[in-house]
Amino acid sequence: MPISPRPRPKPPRAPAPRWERRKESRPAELIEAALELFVERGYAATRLEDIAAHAGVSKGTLYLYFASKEELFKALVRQSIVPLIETFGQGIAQSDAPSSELLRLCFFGWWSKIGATRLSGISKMIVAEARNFPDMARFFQKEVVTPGSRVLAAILERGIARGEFRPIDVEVAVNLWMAPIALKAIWSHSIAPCCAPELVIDPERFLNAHLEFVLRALAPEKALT
Amino acid sequence: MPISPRPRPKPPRAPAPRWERRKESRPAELIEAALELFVERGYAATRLEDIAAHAGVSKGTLYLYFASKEELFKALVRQSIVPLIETFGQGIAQSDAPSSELLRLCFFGWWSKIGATRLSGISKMIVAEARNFPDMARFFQKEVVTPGSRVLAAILERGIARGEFRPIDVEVAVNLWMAPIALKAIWSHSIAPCCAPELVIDPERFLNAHLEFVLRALAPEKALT
Amino acid sequence: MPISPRPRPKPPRAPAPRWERRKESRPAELIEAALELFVERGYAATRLEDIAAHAGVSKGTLYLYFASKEELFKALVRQSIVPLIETFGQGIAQSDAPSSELLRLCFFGWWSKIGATRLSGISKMIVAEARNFPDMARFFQKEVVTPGSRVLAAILERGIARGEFRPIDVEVAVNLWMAPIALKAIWSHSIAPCCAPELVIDPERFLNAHLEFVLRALAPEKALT
Amino acid sequence: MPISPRPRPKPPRAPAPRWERRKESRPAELIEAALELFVERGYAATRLEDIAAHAGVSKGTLYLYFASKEELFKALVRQSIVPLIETFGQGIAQSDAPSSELLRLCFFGWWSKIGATRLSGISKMIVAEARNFPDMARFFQKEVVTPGSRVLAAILERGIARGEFRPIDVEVAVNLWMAPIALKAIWSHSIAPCCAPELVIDPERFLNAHLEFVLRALAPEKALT
DNA sequence: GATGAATGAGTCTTCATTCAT
DNA sequence: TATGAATGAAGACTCATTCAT
Repeated sequence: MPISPRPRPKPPRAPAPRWERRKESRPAELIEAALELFVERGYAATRLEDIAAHAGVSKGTLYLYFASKEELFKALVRQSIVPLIETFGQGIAQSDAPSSELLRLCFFGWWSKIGATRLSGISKMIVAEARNFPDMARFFQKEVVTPGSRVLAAILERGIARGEFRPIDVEVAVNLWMAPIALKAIWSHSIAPCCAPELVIDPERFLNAHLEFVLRALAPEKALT
Repeated sequence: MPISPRPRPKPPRAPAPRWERRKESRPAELIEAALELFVERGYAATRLEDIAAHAGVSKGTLYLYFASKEELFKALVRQSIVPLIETFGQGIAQSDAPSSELLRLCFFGWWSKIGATRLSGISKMIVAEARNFPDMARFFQKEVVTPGSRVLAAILERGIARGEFRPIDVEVAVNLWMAPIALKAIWSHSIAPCCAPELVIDPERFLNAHLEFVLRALAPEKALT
Repeated sequence: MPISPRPRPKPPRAPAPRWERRKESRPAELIEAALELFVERGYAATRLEDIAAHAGVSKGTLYLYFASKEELFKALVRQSIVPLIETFGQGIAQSDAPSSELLRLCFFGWWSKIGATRLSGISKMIVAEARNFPDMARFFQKEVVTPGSRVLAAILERGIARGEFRPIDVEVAVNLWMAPIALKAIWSHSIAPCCAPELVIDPERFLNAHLEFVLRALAPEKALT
Repeated sequence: MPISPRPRPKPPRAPAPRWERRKESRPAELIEAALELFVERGYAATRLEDIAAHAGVSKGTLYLYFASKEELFKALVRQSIVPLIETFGQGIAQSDAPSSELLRLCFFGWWSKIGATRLSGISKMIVAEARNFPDMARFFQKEVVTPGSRVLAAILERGIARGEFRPIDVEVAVNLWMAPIALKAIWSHSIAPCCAPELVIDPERFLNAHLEFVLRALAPEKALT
C-alpha cells in the first residue's frame, strides 16, 4: 500500500560490517530498525524489507528471529518498554527531600526517560496503532502510564500528607500534569518534524515552567492569604 | 495488509431498489465513513471498500467523488477541520468578563469544539499520519493549533495587562495548558477505547480541575503573601 | 487498464448542438467516434465513455444503440466497410481502355478508396485486433481483401489475354502489388504519426512509381529483346 | 477488459519442488511469453498474470524483473529487436556479386530475419501499439525500418552506379519493395491465422516472384529496345 | 544460519454495463 | 429518449511469508 508522498529509495544496506556480527545482537538491531520505521511511517505502511535493510540483513533473516510482522511489533513494544520502567520512581520514594524537589525529579526524570529516549517514539506509535493492537495499548497503559502515574501520585500524596501541598484531587492532577510531557514526546515524532523548528520549545524551559506552575497550584491555602 | 483478525462480513444490502441517486449527499457520507475508519485503523490499514460499505455504497462509487485514497484523505482533513475553526475565539475577544471567566470559556469551548466533536478523532489521525502526510500536518498546525494557541495567549495577555494574572511566559504556558485537553482528545481515540473505562476521567471534573490549577498558577504575586 | 503515456483529458463534449440532433444520425455519429478512437488507441484501450463524449452524447445513450462494446465494434466494421466495397471494380471491368490504364485506375482507385478514407484506419485496426476478433478478420478478408484482389487479378488476366502483359503468376502478383498501398494505409495510422513527416512519401509520387515498376514488370518478353 | 470468451484455465503446476531458483533465465522467459501474448492479444488485452503463467511463474515473480507492464513492454521491444539488427547488410555491402544477386540476398535475408523470426510478431505489435507508445514506434523506425531501408537503397544505388540497373527513384522504390515482405510478416500474425490457410502463399514462391518483378522493373532501358 | 527468489492473497483503481431519474 | 450515478468484476501492483540454495 503505497503511501504516496514518500518516495522509497532503497534504504542503503549498512556498509560492510567492521566485525562479523554476532548473532546475539541481531534481534536488538532488528528491533531498533523496526522501531525507527514503525514510528515514522506507522505499522501498516512499513515494509519488512525496509526494516531488514535498515538493520543490514536480508528479508529472510528477519524471519529467523521473529515469526511475523506482528510478532516483531509486539516484541518491539515489550522489549523497548520493559527495561525503561524498572527502576524509575524507586529513588524518589525513599528520598527525604522536599516534595517540590521530588516533583522536579519526577518531571525531569520523565523527560529523560521519555522525551529523550525511544519511549517517545513508542508512545507516538502506540497512540497511532492502539486500536489495531489493543493488547499493546493495554500493555502500555499497564506498564508505562499507570506506573508513571503512581510515581507522581505518590509524590503528591506525600506532599499533601506532609503539609507541603494543599489537598487536591490527585487522580485528576496526575492526568493533567503528565499530559504536557507526554504530548510533547508524541508531538516530537509527528507534527513537530513537519513544521518550522521555532515552534518547538526548549525542553528545559518547558519543564521549568511546568514545574513552577504546578508548584503554585499546589501551594497551601494559607500561603495565599 | 491484514491487521490481525478483523472479520469483514459483507454488509447485507437493503432489497428494494438496487440503489438510489444521491449525488449531493454522497461526498459527505463518504467523508464521514472515511473519518471513522481512518481514525480507528489508520490510513494504510483502512480499505477503501470498507469505507464505501460503511457509507452504504460500492467501491466504484467512491471514485465518482474522490480521485484516489489520498485525495479522499486530504478532502477529509480539509473539510472536517475548516468549518470548526471559523468563529472560535471571537466572542471571547470582545467580552468584558473577568479573564478567569474567559479562561473557563476557553477551556470548555475547546473541549466542546474538540473533545466532543470529530476534531478529536482528526487530531489522533493527524498525529498518527503526520509523517506520511506532512502537508496535512502543517495544515493542522496552521489552522487548528496556532489559532487555538492564539485564543489562549490573548486571554493570558489580557489578564496580565489588566493585573488579573501575574506576568508569565505566555508562549510556554499556552503549550502547557493546551496539552491536557489535546491529549485527552487524542487518547479518547487510541488508548482509552482499549482500557477499562474507569481510567477515563469525566471531562467536567477534568476541566474544572485544570481551570482551578491554572488560575492558581496565574494568581498575582501579592495574593500569595 | 491505463495505457500510461497518454494522459486522458476529459474529451470536450461537442459544443451545444446547433440543431436538435435527429436520432437517426446518432448511430452513425457514434460509429464515427468509435472508429477514430479504436484506430488510434486500439479496442481494449478505448473507453466507451470517451467514444460517447466524442459523439457528444452520454455513456448511457450509447447503449440505446449498441448492446455492448463488442457489438459497437462489429457494427463499426460492417457499416464502415460495406458501403466502400460496393461498386469498385465494376467500371473497370467494362472499360475498353488499355490494361495499363486500368492498372492506373485500380491503383489510384484503391488509394482513393483506402488511403484517403476511413478504410485506411479500419485496416490498421483490423490488423491490430484480428486475433481478438477473428470473425472481423474473416469478414475483412472476404469483403475487402478478396474483392480488391479480384479487381487487380481481373485486370492482369485481361492484359495477359490481350497480349498487353506477359504471362505471370497472377495470384502472387496480386499479393505483391496490393501490399505497398495497403501497408502505406496501415502505416499512416500507426508508425507515421509518430515519426518525422519527411519520412512519408507523397501518395502521387508513390503510386506513379508503383505503376511504372509494375508495368515494366509486366512488359511482354518480346519488348525486352 | 474481457476480450470475448477466452477461457483461462489455471495451468496445473508440476508437483515436486514448489519452485526453482532461476534468476538468470527468468527475464528471457518472461519476455518470450510476453512477446507471444502481446502479439496475439495486444498490449492492453494481455494480462500480466497470463504472461507469468505462460513463463511458468507467478504474477509476483514478474515484478522481480520488470517494474511494470510498460517496462516489460519496452524491454521486450528493445531486447527483441537489438540483436536482430546488428549484422544484417554488412556481408552484402562488401560482396563482389552482381547486384541482382545482392537483391536476392536482401529479400531472402529480410525474410529470414523477419518473417521467420519473432521480429514478424514485433512488427505487428508495433504497428498495433504505435499510437500508444510513440517512443517505441520511433525506436522501431530508427532501428529496424531505416537500417533495412539503407541496405536496399545501397544495393539499388550500387546497381545503378554499375550500370546493372536503370536509374530510378530509389527512395520510393525502397518503400515499395520492402512493403510486400513487411506486410506479409505483419499479416502472418493478424489476418492470416484467422483465414483459410490456402490464402497464404508459400514464402519461397512469393519472394522469387517479388525478385523477378523487381529485376524487370530495374532492367536497363537498352535491354528493353 | 543467511539469503533473496518465488509465491499469492490482498488492495487500489478502472471501466463496461445497468438502471433510477 | 437521454442522462449519469451506481455497480462490481477484473487487472495492475505490493508485500508478508515461504523455501530452495
